[in-house]
This record gives sequence, C-alpha cells and structure tokens, in this order.
Amino acid sequence: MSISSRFAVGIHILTLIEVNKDRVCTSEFIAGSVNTNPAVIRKIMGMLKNAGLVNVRPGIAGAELAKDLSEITLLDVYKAVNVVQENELFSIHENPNPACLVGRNIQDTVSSVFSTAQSAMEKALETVTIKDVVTDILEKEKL
Amino acid sequence: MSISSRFAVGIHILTLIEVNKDRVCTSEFIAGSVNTNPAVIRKIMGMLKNAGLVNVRPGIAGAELAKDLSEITLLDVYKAVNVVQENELFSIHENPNPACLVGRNIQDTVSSVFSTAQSAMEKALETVTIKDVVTDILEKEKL
DNA sequence: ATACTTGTAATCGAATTAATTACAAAAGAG
DNA sequence: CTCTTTTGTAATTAATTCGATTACAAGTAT
Repeated sequence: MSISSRFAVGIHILTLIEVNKDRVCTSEFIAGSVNTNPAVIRKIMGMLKNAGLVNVRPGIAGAELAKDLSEITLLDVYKAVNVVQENELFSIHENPNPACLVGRNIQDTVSSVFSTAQSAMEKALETVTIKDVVTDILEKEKL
Repeated sequence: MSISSRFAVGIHILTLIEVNKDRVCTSEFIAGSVNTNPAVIRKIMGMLKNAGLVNVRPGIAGAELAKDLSEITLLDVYKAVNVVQENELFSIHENPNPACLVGRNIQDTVSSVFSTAQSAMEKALETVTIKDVVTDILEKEKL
C-alpha cells in the first residue's frame, strides 16, 4: 500500500502559495492547480495550519506561508498531514504465539528494525525544504 | 497507511524455519506460531519460494531455507512479499493542471525526492539479515 | 486406497482513501 | 444591515486493499 497522496498534495499547496505569492490563493484556486475538490484542499490546509506551516483564516480569502521557505522541510509537511503514524510505517503481525520462542520475541526484534528503516526514510525527507522544491521547479521551467 | 504485515510475517516464517530447523515446518505449524490461518502462510510462502528464499514442494510437508541465513536480507524478504512497488511507497497526485507552472512540474520534482526517501528506507532493510534477526531473538531469550 | 500437505481461487467484512455535497460561521463590500 | 464570498467541517459515497476463511484440486507417502 502507498502512503496517502495528502503528502504530495501538501507539498503542492505550499509550493503553489510561494510561487503564486503575489496573488490570493483561495482553496478553489489551489484545487484548480492540484486538480481536485476545494474541500480536499481545505482539509489538508487545515492540517498544515495546525502544524504552523500556513496562515489561513475563516472568511478571509487566501493562504500564506507561516514560516520561511527554507525552514519548512518535507518532513514537516509529512508529519503535518499525518500520513504515517510514529513507528507505524510497517505493520507488525498481532498476537504471535507466546508459547513459541520465535513468536514471543519476534515483535520486539522486528519493531526495532522497522523503526530504524522508517527513520532513515524520514531523515531523507528532512534534508529537503520547500525552497528546494520551488527552486527545482523554476529551474525545470527555464529549460 | 501502513505497509502490509505480509512483510513482518515473511520475516517470522524464515526465522521460524531456521530456529526450528530440526523439525518439520508445515504451514499449519507456522500458522500456529504466527497466529493466523495456514492458507495465509502458504500464500506468503509461495512468494518467498518464487523469490528463491525458501524450498517447499507440493504434497511434501515442511519448508527449508534456500539460501544461507546470512545471505537473506530483510530487503530480499520485503521485495519477495511485494508490499511496496518500485517507486510507489508514496502516492503522487494524478493529473495536476498543466496550465499551471507548479502543476506541470511538481510531479517530476516530488517523485525524485520520494524515490530518494524510499531508497534510504530500503537500504536500511538491506543491512539486516535473517541471521541477525535469529541472533537477536536467541539473545533476548537468554536474558 | 487413505491420509496429509501444498497450491490456489473465491469470498467476506473491515478499514481507508479521495471525491463530493452540504451547510454553518466568519469577513468584507455596498 | 444585507449580500456575497470564503473557510471550516461533517456526512456520504464508491473504490481499493487487507487479512481471514473456506474449499478443493493436485502431489506425496504409507
């Protein structure tokens, strides 16, 4: 199974707010760029807001970044949109047999490895910022 | 969303075959340790077999490792049980608006980052072998 | 022939996803 | 104050995936 596209959409939203910073970014406008329903955008935007990445206010059109571009990592976005719970990237099989040597110990052992692997992935996300994404997109457009 | 527990179960199966190598490991016996249905075990075992990690034959009770313990990495198991497709750990949002600067470029940019993050996770899995898992479990039991 | 096992397909309920509709509440314009 | 626009949020829907279960054909040994 794949990690929810909320993450990709969250990145899209933040990137668009920056690139389009001279104009007002309503949920409808953003939905037009992402190609989805405005309510989906508002829901994800609410998560970004709770995480302190974005400023939006009821009744007032438009969203703005709440932090500097270069201080928002993709890990921040990933955590904000809640696509993977802490230490739950991998599922552990529940209730193995405690009467079996392997059954009663495998969960601890495997959890530890899974945790390490998940951390490696998250560290990779931490090295990239929204600024990097914006720069990369503008770069692509030049060619 | 979490990665299917098939992965954790696959690790459990291989570990159990090793730890229990002096006895015959039928799908029913393994299911008893994992605490699931034998058909589930047979399905996963079929995947491990296709990947060349295990020897099983129709009608003949018991499974054996097809490789040395120390030569089976968790990445091998992960790939065998098909829990995550190549470059599909993260979902990309489909059909962003090509008329938008961000919409027409975001997929490439984001895919590249996602691929890097997925690789980091898989590399971590590659550093651990079934032998490590077995050793860790036996170690735990000593205490 | 009988008993046991593997291989595999079909089915089921549960959980999750993204999309959609609907509407209350907030803000601003006239 | 009234009307319009927008955000915030809940409810519903169809599609997808998962693990469990049942069932049975086919292979092997006694």
